[in-house]
Amino acid sequence: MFKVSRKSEYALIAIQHLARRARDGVTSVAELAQAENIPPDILAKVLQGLKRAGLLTAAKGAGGGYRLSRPVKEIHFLEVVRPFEEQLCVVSCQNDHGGCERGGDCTLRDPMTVLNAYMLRQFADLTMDMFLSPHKLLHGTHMDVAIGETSLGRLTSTAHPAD
Amino acid sequence: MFKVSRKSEYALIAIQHLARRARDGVTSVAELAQAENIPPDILAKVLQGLKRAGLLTAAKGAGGGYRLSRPVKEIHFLEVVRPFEEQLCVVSCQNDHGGCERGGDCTLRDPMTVLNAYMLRQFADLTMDMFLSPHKLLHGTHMDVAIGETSLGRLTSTAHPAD
DNA sequence: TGAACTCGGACCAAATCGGTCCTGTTTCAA
DNA sequence: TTGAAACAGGACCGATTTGGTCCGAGTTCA
Ligand code: SF4
Ligand code: SF4
Repeated sequence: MFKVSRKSEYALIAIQHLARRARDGVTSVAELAQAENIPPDILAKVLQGLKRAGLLTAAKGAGGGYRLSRPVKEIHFLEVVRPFEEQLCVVSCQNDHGGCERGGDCTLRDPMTVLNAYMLRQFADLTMDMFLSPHKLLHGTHMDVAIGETSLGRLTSTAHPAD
Repeated sequence: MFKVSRKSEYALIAIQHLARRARDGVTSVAELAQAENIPPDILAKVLQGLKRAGLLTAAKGAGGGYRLSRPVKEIHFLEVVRPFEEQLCVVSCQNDHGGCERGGDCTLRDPMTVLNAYMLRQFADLTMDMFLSPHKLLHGTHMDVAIGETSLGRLTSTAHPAD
């Protein structure tokens, strides 16, 4: 239920790649596609999308290519993914355009609204530098405790690292 | 990217409905379909799936129908949804069967594994009684702090409520 | 017996998705 | 000046998934 689209994966990989090569130059689509083993045509679309989102800067002409327009630490996960995920919501009715035919009498709507807000908040804090080293992803956020413990309820009493 | 399927929504609604009518009797598909305005045929499939998952008990024959086989507080969100979501993972490679062609050299795999584990943990604690009153969903779990604060990073230093 | 149920496979149309192709347009460099 | 290199983006296509329908078979109670 929460699988990201293939384009989103390509986008994340591309950001990773460009972040690692923090050289002053730019990287072309063909170059990046070959290095990461991604179909060039579709990667072109993905990079276009990222550029439109303001994450990349394009240099046309010979010797051109793409470049991160921001330090990787300031690029958020949701920004990278959003251009390729038409709806970032748990249920259709959360989306702006239209929604669902069953309007107010849906008993699922309110709980789902809460869930939706919760999930977006979880992802809002993720920055792409965490994806360069899973270590950061684990310990740079609250995820360490979330994964390590059986329940977040214990988090409140985690202050003491007794045995 | 994390929208649940329509069948899952029907399943959640059905559980809600059956939980509210905690009468000793059973509810037939037709009855439930009409009450909740769901296509009867597809609702039948959904209830079958829930029964196979052990959440419902079926009574065949005239006057038959479905009944919750457990108190609603002991039914978890993931249990309800799982029969209708083929993959509960962020990326294909997390799934058991097959996965992705790009094996170990994918720089996205490790971070995604962490994300996946994190998300599953978040949902693991949700029980269906929370869906009956959004109030519970907000305050019965850690979601209150998650939604209320600007970042969960503050959670670790929340022990002292000093301004 | 027969009506009211559950059970479950077969089937279908629409939407989505991943991917390809093909035609501009811009820019730099020989 | 010329042309190759690169981005820009629309059109298209096949495979998969999804939501939904239909129908026949078993089961139980009145
Ligand atoms: S109104 Fe109810 S059925 Fe419709 S999309 Fe929202 S939660 Fe789902
Ligand atoms: S291996 Fe990489 S590209 Fe393949 S599904 Fe996993 S994260 Fe995505």
